Amino acid sequence: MRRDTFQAIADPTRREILSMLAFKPLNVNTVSENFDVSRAAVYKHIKILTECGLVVIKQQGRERFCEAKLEKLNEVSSWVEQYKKFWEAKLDSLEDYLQKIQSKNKIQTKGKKHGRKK
Amino acid sequence: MRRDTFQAIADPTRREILSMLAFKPLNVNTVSENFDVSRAAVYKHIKILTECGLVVIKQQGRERFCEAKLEKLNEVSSWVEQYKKFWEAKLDSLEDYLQKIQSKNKIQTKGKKHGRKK
DNA sequence: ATATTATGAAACCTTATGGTTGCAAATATA
DNA sequence: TATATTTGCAACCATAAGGTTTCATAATAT
Repeated sequence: MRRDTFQAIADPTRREILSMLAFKPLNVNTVSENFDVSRAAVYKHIKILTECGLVVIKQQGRERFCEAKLEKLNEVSSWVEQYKKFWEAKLDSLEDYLQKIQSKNKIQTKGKKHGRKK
Repeated sequence: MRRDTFQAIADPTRREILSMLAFKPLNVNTVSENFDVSRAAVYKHIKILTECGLVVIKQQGRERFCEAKLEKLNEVSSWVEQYKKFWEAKLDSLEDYLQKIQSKNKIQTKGKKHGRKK
């Protein structure tokens, strides 16, 4: 199954888990106590978070402490950042930008099914 | 069903659609021609994107042009930004930050199932 | 030694997701 | 007018996702 940062943070429960762990590492039970769903459900979320590197688990006796690796969010951050100019720039300068960028636009605009020339 | 920006960008095809539309509005067929899946599948993705405001559709004759509303990504941006200090700050200043933040930490740490006092 | 706690994982269920094909309607073109 | 194109949507399908209960195991506490 697909398992990447974007998908991991798509679930609101997982985002909450991350925000909880941002403050300090917590063991699995403590995390689950802060949610209405079962421990098993929370455990599954934590597992997904570990599978894509957003959480690392460290055993300590019978407990396992979950630690957030928020630097993994960098992937999301840089993806979003590239579009920030589209909503932060003034409209006129944005238009300039768009005109420049369109000259190197590589998107195929016609022809997949009917091979028509534009 | 849940329909929010985080979920919308969780799918790689939808992220590609957005990056395509960032350059200029395209009609539904043109977008779908750039993917291997069927037009109907791409249409569904576009529909999801419109449902959460990341894309707006403007009719023009029989064609419908899809326009990216990238400012909607602001929601994702600000969520990620709040954690940026965790991977950008130097470690020692981060520790200072963590100590400050822990004093106002409201996370319940015990007691959901057994009501034990810490 | 026995009971309790913390955890991982299996089995199962329901719904969401992402895909397909096919058809109908509206617009554009020969 | 007859044909092409562009689109939306329905019906259907397989699998993923998110949840549950239950059980086994290892570590700790009594």
